[in-house]
Amino acid sequence: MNFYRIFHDFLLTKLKDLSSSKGLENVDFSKITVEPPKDPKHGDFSTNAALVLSKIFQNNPRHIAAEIQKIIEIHPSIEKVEIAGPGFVNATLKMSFWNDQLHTILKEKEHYGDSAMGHGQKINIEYVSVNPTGPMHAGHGRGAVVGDVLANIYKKVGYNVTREYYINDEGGQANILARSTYLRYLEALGHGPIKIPEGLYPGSYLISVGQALSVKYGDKFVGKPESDWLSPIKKFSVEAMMKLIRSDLKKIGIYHDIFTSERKLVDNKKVEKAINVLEKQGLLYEGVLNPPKGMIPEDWEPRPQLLFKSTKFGDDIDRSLKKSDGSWTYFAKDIAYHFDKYTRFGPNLINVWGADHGGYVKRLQSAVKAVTGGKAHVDVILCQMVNLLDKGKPIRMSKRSGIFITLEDIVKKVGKDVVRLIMISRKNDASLDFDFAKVLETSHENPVFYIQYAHARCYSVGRQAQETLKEPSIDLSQANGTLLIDSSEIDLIKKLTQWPRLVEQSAIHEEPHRIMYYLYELSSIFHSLWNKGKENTHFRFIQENDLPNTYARLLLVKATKYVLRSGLSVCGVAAKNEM
RNA sequence: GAUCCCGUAGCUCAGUUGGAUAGAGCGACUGCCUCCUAAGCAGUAGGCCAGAGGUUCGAAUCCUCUCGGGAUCACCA
Repeated sequence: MNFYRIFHDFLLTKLKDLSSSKGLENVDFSKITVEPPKDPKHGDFSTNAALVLSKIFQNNPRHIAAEIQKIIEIHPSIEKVEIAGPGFVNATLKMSFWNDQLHTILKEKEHYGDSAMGHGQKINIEYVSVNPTGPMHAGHGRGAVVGDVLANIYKKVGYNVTREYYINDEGGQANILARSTYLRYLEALGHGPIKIPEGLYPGSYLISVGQALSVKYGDKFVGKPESDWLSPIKKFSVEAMMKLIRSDLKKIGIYHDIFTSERKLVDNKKVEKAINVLEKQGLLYEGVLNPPKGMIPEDWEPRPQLLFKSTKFGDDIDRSLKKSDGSWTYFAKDIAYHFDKYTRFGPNLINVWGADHGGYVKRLQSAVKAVTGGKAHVDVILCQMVNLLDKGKPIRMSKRSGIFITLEDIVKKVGKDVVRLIMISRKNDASLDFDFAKVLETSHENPVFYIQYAHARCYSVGRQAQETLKEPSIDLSQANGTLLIDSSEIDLIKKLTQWPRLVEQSAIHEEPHRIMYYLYELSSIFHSLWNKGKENTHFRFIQENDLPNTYARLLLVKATKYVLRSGLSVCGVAAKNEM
């Protein structure tokens, strides 16, 4: 449990009692926080209660702070309480409290940091959703990992998470795929050599699909009009591509709960259903859009079309729902898809997209607002580009030159763990450099190595202790953590106990990168402590002639190991016992 | 022309939904292995938080504008 909540709840209970005893009801305590102070020297937690209440009561904050100080001092875990600055109340906790926390970690193991914050609410996270037209590349990989880690985080803080993939198997791109595969099919039957024209997919990964088609259908479709073969070949090709993508995903440890087909959505008339909901609200009309200022597309032609009044819900212009050929636009189908997700999962929807879809966010959010009567909100997490580098030099990729690095190539080269951790090593809205040379370095410049090394060292201490103490399994349940009095040990304890709060914050802000930074910092504190034992034997974890201290330190090391494991498992990265 | 994102040490980046003296790593310089993995650690130096206004007890953080970099811009997905 996030320990700040213990004191937050305690403070609020006391404040409510106090205010009702003075005949004050409905006082707004919602702005009161109990948080770590920015500078740890100021104490273990800090509350702004006096500053918040001084506004409400029009009273001197220092005066109120003195009252708060009295309240907090009552709590048995409190060492001391001080008033600072404009009216912050800072508290320091007793060593016995930290000892209890260490034993909590020991009991909860990798589950330390689990939380009930989500109250089992349903939440749907849609990520990857790559067009089934080819293998995944680095950028897709980033969205995939960010979505997956985010899902892990939500699960850890008590949400009922569904991981979903939306298959774009009905639309122009799927048709292009089918036409491309058709040519490979002809090629497989000896009608070659085939030149893939501009606009179709030239990738060699379609050759085997063409061969499979030739085996399945023989020459049935040779020389036949497109209307004969488009549908079956499209279905076959999409399935083949999805198999390819699933295999890519498997290689980085990603498994979705649900794959939703766009085609089925259309076949089941869900688009009409969703559009009707908008129609009934009078949000549709026939109109002509103006071309964007400053850049008029070459083939622009003003045409009357079915439009949705998305401007009413915050969008910049109204949006088209039907193409010139009368079929639904991607947007129309997407409205149906999100309406469908809402009916299946309720209001908590998250999409993880590439930043190149940024211009699409407003229209989707306005549509979701409209079609669910304002009940649902879709959070869109945009991931910026991934720049592939080698020793600092960009790797130029172009389909024409044939240099095209797939996600599979990357995983083959550096491994799943490296891919996963590096992909969350930046905020999603900043672009990310992925340098093959750097991510394989075995130095503290490489967070993957550095964090796993810390875990390996924890494991190594445990192994060493068993040998030295000649105890095959060491029972730490009676270990006395209050013996850990050195500042470097205490720093580590305090970092460990930050973990539950950090997971919650990562969920609230939807920022997986915080997990990685935390693990890096935790590792750094541990490495530092380790090295202290190198410089001064007094600080070594195992002291043969001082068992109580040894047990206390083993408790600390084991707790560190569990928190590292807990964090790495959220990231989907293996915790190594040896490097 | 419009929308969205970014701008923090020489370089790459953190900065806890507005808090106290802005932090890491790299690079540079100085140290630490007879000792649980030196694949590590300790220390020194380095800042007008792009700029200008505003909001308030208080701003790197929120608002407006300007400058610089990126992405996107009817019917594609």
